[in-house]
Amino acid sequence: TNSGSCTSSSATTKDGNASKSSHSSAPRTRKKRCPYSKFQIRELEREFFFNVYINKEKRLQLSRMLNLTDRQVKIWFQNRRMKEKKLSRDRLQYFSGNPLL
Amino acid sequence: AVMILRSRFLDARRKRRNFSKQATEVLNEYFYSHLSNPYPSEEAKEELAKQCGITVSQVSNWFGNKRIRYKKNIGKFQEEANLYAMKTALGARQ
DNA sequence: GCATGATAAATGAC
DNA sequence: GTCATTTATCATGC
Repeated sequence: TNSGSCTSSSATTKDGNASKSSHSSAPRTRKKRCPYSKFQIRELEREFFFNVYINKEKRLQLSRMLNLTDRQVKIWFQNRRMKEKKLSRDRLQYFSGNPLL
Repeated sequence: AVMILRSRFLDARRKRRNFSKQATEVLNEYFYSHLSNPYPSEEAKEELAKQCGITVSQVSNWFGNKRIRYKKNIGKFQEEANLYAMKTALGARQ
């Protein structure tokens, strides 16, 4: 349902030049948050189901398939693990003070 | 039975309900009395959550939203800021 | 129609 | 790696 804006290339303009020299500035514009497509989410979730921790090889493979950067996949898994932890906490709290009506 | 509870849990997470007037009052009092550093500690969050009858996560969400929205439009919150500044000033006088 | 709470990308401290 | 956070986006209330 989502396509066109964030998919494909995009990603950073930090490549190329740089490293050093060109002094100062470099206010490094924070990358704009772009929601992932349903397809991307499905594939990420599928892999997450098998391994909560993804290894480097699968990460590179996934990133190519989904047209995301290696870093984006890594970050996604980090955030996903945090989400899982929060879900566990919320579940516990929700069903705790609950006499299972 | 389990399925019902599970779906009810999922619904409860997605449905949004506004906090009570008193809860918002408490949160705003803390926010505007710590405007220079509106980052409550974990202990402070727990205390606020207790007072407001909400979870610690909800307190974190509220402060996250409040900080960014205040920063983005200070003018819009000026009246509110004055109100709570006045309130805490009066409270400290007694 | 915006206000508001929750969630999803992205960053940075540690 | 975790984890609090920033920021934009989503979903709902009214």
